[in-house]
Amino acid sequence: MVRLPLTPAEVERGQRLGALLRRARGCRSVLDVALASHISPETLRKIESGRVATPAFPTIAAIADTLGPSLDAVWTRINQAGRTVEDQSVLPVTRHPSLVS
Amino acid sequence: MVRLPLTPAEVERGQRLGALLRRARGCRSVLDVALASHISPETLRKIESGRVATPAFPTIAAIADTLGPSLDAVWTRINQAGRTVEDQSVLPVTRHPSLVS
DNA sequence: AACTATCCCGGTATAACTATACCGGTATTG
DNA sequence: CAATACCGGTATAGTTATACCGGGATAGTT
Repeated sequence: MVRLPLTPAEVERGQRLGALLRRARGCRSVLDVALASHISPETLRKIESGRVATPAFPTIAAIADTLGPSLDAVWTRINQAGRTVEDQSVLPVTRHPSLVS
Repeated sequence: MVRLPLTPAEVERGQRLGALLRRARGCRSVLDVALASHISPETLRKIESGRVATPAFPTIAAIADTLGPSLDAVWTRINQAGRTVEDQSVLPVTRHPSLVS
C-alpha cells in the first residue's frame, strides 16, 4: 500500500493551522511575511487558507520564526479540536486590533 | 516555475535532523517509537537516515512528542550547521514553555 | 557451528501531497 | 480609475509516506 489519503481530521487540523498562522500574521502583508520566511507568497497563502493540510516542517518553522509563536505552541493549539482558534492568543503580548472583530 | 529541487544546505539540515532524532530515540526500537508516534517504521527510518530532507510538520511533531525534545529545540539545533549533533543534548525536556499563560 | 529471532539499513516502487507559478475575480483605498 | 491586497482555481515537477525485498549485524538457543 502506498501513502494514505489525508483523513478528515488531518484536513481540519490543517485548517486550524492556517487560521492560527493567519491570525499571527496580523496586519502584515502576505508578501512581507513570505519574503521574511524565505518561502513563496503562494505557499503562505495556501497554508493560511488550509489548502495544504500537512506542510513541511521547515516551512512551518520558518513562518513561526517570522511571526513569533513557538512551534510547540502551534502544535498544541492545532490539536485542540474542540476550541476554535479565534479565542486563542498565540502571541502573548502583541495583539493586532485590526483582526479583533 | 514549479517546485525547486532541494538545495545541498537543505539536504544537510535533513541529515542533522535525522541524526538528532536517532540520538533522541536512544535504545528504543524503531518499531516502538513509530507505533507510538502513529507513523510507519519505514517513514521513521527514512527520516533518521536523512533520506527525507523536509518531512511534514505533523510527522516531526508526533515523533518529538514521543521522544521528548521540544520542536523549537529541534529546529534550533538542526540549523546550527557548525556543531555536530553528537555534542548536543536534546534531553531533558522542556514541555511547552510558552503555554504557561 | 548452525539455527533463530530481532534489529537496522539500502534499494526500489508508487500514489498522495507539497511548493511554486499564473490567471481572474473581489474588495478596499487613494 | 488605479493600485494594492487577498482569494480560488488550475497546472506541474519535486518530494513525502508507505510498502516490499534482501542483506548485515547482533544476541540467544540448541
